[in-house]
Amino acid sequence: MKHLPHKTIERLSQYRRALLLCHAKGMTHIFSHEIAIIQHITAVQVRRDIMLIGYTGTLRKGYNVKELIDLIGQIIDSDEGINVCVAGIGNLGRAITNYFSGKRTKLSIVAVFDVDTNKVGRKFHRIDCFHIDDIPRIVKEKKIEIGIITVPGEVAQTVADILVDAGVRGLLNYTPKPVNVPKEIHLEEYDMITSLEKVAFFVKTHKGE
Amino acid sequence: MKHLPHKTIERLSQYRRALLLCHAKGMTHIFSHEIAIIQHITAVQVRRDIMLIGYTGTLRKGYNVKELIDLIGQIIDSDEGINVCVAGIGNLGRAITNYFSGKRTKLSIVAVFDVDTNKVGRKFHRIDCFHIDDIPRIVKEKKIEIGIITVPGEVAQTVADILVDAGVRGLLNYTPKPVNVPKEIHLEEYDMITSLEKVAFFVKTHKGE
DNA sequence: TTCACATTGTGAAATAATTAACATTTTTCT
DNA sequence: AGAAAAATGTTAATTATTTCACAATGTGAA
Repeated sequence: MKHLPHKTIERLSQYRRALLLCHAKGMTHIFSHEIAIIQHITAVQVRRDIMLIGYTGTLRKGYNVKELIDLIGQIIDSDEGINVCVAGIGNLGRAITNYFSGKRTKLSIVAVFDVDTNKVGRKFHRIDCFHIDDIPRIVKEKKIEIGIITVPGEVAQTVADILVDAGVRGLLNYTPKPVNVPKEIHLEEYDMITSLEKVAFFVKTHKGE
Repeated sequence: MKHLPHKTIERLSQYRRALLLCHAKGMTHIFSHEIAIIQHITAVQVRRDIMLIGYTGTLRKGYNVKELIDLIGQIIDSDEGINVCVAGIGNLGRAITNYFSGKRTKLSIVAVFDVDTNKVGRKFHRIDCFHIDDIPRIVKEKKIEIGIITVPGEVAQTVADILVDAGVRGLLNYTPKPVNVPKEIHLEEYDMITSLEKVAFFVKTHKGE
């Protein structure tokens, strides 16, 4: 397989979640337009994404739900699984840890970090909380490959640097402050304030239509 | 002004935040490449975005920080300000409420909603918490135009429907479940699980390079 | 069997976003 | 004064993404 577009990767992740629900309900097959409605996108886009990963549905019956789930898994999951850590266990860090606790088998949050001595040593959703200073040691010990940054914005860069030095290869930054990392580190920035300002802009813009 | 690209709107929001910090530090002017480094994008892109909103910098001195902040405000803010509510005051809802409490003048979170009777009646970051059933009344009373959905995924659609019926015109959905809304409602979906799976994919893909 | 239909798969066209290239302008240096 | 340097502003080219349009094909009804 050549290069899958970023947008396709995102949608595949979403298709899989939708398909897992369908599978749980006992559906064996699904049409492109059914997936499209769930994701509120077009059926063509669904078909094209599925085409890109080389899967082929059955005419008149659509796609085999189970097969498609498995294939998406082969594409986006690692065989061995990936260990993840969360730096900053405030509300946001807890929300994310909570989302993942127990669920995904291929992506596991195996450590959380904070500076607050009331938190260090405790468990959050069954995951041990260590001090930020222990990042280098724990990342190596637990073979952590991805770091999620949920600390206050002011220290986002500092924590990002520590994580990169410790050896993670991907970072997800949920703070409003962009961070700089070496280009070989995959970085996703995920800024909630921007998303709200964007909605506000379009709400304003469409006023009176 | 014709149509600003979605991506430009997002970046303008981010430029403004960066510029506010620069302004606080006493900088009066800034070059496109300085903004670019902060946001880790290219200087051309910064200049193009600024061109699109019709602002013009001074050659050799760059852009006037204060003027640019104000102009971006004129573009993306509403004159009167916009009232926002948060539905679901778990960890994620609290994280978002916390981000906004006090900060932005044009966007104010004026109510939060939950079903938990231990939460209803309390305040979160100085904002009253009401029962989900009160959404129709409170949205009208407080002239709320945007709803942020941070309830569990299973009830995301239900809550979205209530908010839309109550009269909000924009929705921000932070649950992993896509929701359907009438096309006149501006919807942004913001899926954390997808973002993590995307990082994992690229980490896997670039293994051994 | 034959027809109508629903559905997939995909090349080609259209649209959106980014990047390159460069003319222009102001400042500074000599 | 003239040349060099450092920026901006903008057109054009490129790349990425989405949508259109339609051929192909299996299914069920007549």
